[in-house]
Amino acid sequence: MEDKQYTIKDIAKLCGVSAGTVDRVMHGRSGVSQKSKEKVEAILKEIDYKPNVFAIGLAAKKHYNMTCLFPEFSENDYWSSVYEGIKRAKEELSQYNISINCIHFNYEDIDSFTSAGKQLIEQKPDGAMIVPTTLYTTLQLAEELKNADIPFTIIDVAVKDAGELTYIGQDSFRSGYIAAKTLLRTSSNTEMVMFLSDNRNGSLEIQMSSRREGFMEYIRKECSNIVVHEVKITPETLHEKLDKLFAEHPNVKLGVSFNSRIYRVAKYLEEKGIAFERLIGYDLLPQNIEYLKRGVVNMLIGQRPALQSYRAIKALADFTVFKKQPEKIQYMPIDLLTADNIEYYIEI
Amino acid sequence: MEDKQYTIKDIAKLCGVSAGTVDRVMHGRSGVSQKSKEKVEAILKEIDYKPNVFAIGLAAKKHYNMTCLFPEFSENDYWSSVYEGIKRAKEELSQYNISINCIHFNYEDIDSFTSAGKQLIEQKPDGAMIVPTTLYTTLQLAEELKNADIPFTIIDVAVKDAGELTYIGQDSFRSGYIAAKTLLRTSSNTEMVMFLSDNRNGSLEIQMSSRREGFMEYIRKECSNIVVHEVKITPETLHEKLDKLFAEHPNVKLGVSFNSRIYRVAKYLEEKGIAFERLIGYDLLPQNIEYLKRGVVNMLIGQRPALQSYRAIKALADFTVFKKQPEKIQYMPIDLLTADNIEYYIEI
DNA sequence: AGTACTTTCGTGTTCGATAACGAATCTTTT
DNA sequence: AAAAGATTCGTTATCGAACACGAAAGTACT
Repeated sequence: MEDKQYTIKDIAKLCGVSAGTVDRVMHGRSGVSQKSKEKVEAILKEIDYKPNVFAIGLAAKKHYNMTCLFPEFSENDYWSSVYEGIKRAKEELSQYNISINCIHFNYEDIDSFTSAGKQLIEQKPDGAMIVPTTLYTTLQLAEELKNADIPFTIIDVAVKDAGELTYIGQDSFRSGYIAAKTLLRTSSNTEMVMFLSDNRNGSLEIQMSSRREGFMEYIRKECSNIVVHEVKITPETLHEKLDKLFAEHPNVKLGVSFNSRIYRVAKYLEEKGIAFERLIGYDLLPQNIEYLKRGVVNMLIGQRPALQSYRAIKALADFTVFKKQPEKIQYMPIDLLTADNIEYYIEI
Repeated sequence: MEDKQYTIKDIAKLCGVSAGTVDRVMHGRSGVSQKSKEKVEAILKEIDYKPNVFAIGLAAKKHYNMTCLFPEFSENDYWSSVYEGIKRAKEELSQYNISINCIHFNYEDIDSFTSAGKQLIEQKPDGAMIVPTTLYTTLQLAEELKNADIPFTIIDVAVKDAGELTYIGQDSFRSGYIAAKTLLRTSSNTEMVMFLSDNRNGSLEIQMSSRREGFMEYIRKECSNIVVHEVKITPETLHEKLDKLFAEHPNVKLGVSFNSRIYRVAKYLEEKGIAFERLIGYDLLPQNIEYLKRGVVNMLIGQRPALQSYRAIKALADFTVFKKQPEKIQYMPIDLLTADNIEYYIEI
């Protein structure tokens, strides 16, 4: 039961060597004979040795530094929530000699991501949290991080095999599937519209497309007869494109957006007096919540951005400071918010 | 900016005394002259001294022990979720020389709570997590804990002014209000039924009654014309009481239960072929979820039992080991689960 | 002034992991 | 076989807080 807390000296005694040698073995440092090494490793495997974190922390007079790479933000947008989580982690970790700083990039401009990435590498932090953009540039940065031996966590958008310490975010495919289910399950409509963002450089593509794939999967499986109109919009082209859409298809009453800017569509619909049967979007921006409460938007899918960044930094700290291996993937819940429960929603 | 991490020696130097004296002042130990004390206190106030947690942890060779007092449980009931949270905290905190053990009591039997409380006090733990029963007995135990100088957190049910370190749980009144809103808002029915538990000793009363108060508050404000039938049931009397209810009021189509055993009512309704317009209950027991998916229950209100106990123990550890003052109240979100989103719900 | 006693406070050791230092042992070279 | 060099590994100081120990300073009383 009471598995004794072994110290390094206990182990040394068990092995018939000194504490220094045990330490060398544990850290893979050189200067240990094969024989000693094997003996120590055998004992280490046998007992479940958990080093005293306090002693480690005290001995390592080191000051750790984590850097967060994520899009520049303004008040109340999605990325400001991410920043909230960072602030919380910062406060909590300052006592462990961990400081956190941020580098921002412009989500619309891949070059800014690349140069922000360079800046990140130059800082040589002890850990990094990054929000991906396109697959290629993200993998490129990931490669550089690995070369520089900087552990990193990815949040928000899953990137396959980037060598990250952990991914923290939603299962985008699944959330798209749920969006479709909620939108289409009990509706008799035969057409719907997908509001897509019209990015020149396609930087958001990974996440948006896997949400869309999940969405289409449901359609393929459950209601393959539905007609999907895709409209690519930017803030500038929104009016024109939607005017055209409703001129051509006046009966569309179902809509979904895979980005966080459903409020722009909602604004248009409200202004034009167009009532949708159902309209679903992502993320709990205050503007989105406003339209949800007013009934223009029917459902918002939340993905806990603040929790994501908080967890990401905690995972980095666990790994670098406390030598714990975090879970490879930490999926966030897929929160479904409606006018009913939005008031009582708390992101923890 | 870079506010230097002061050590006790830095402070000693600043004050012109030794580290020992500074330590004595900080811990309020005796043996310090008024003059020295004032000087040290002045400096301490001036700089924002945060002692090194690692050094504290290392120096304190103490082994901490927390005790959790909560109802005995069987597989898949509400309290088993509470236990899950405890297990998680246990794992996480074992490295800090914190061990956790549990004492259970029978929720139906107040005497067992009292004797479990005595046992708890005898153990003299460094912290305790308790689930209240009746107001009187809970306050009694709280008093004893205070006398024994054992910090404690209360979960699940708020108890006013018990002297707890922190309360972690839902705002029951509010959740009752939401239940009413969801049940009654868009319904044209004029009568409904409240399924109440028929406890001899009334041990659950605090929570259930504040949920009910919140529920009635909504009725008073928004639909005072509705007729509420109250039925007090136990597993034994359920059939008889409900038979009687539906004989007298065949048109009841709305129902709410404030405890976690809505599945018993659902089972009855399904067997009798009675279809409710809406049926709302509490807690995500597997049985409840089953009836939610089948459409017999329309909504379940989740209160994150595992997160509650996890947080409660973490708060105790923060306080006793890391000398941090936790928030006095930590409200849990009021999760609203329906057939739509139950599948994607994750309790974090 | 000297003894007895209390108050005040500095010093030294402890906690466990870490890594620099240098001693001891083993290997290679001339 | 001796010297030089390389490998292996034990010893020790360090990190910052805590607290016991006992030294120094202060007070009281004969």
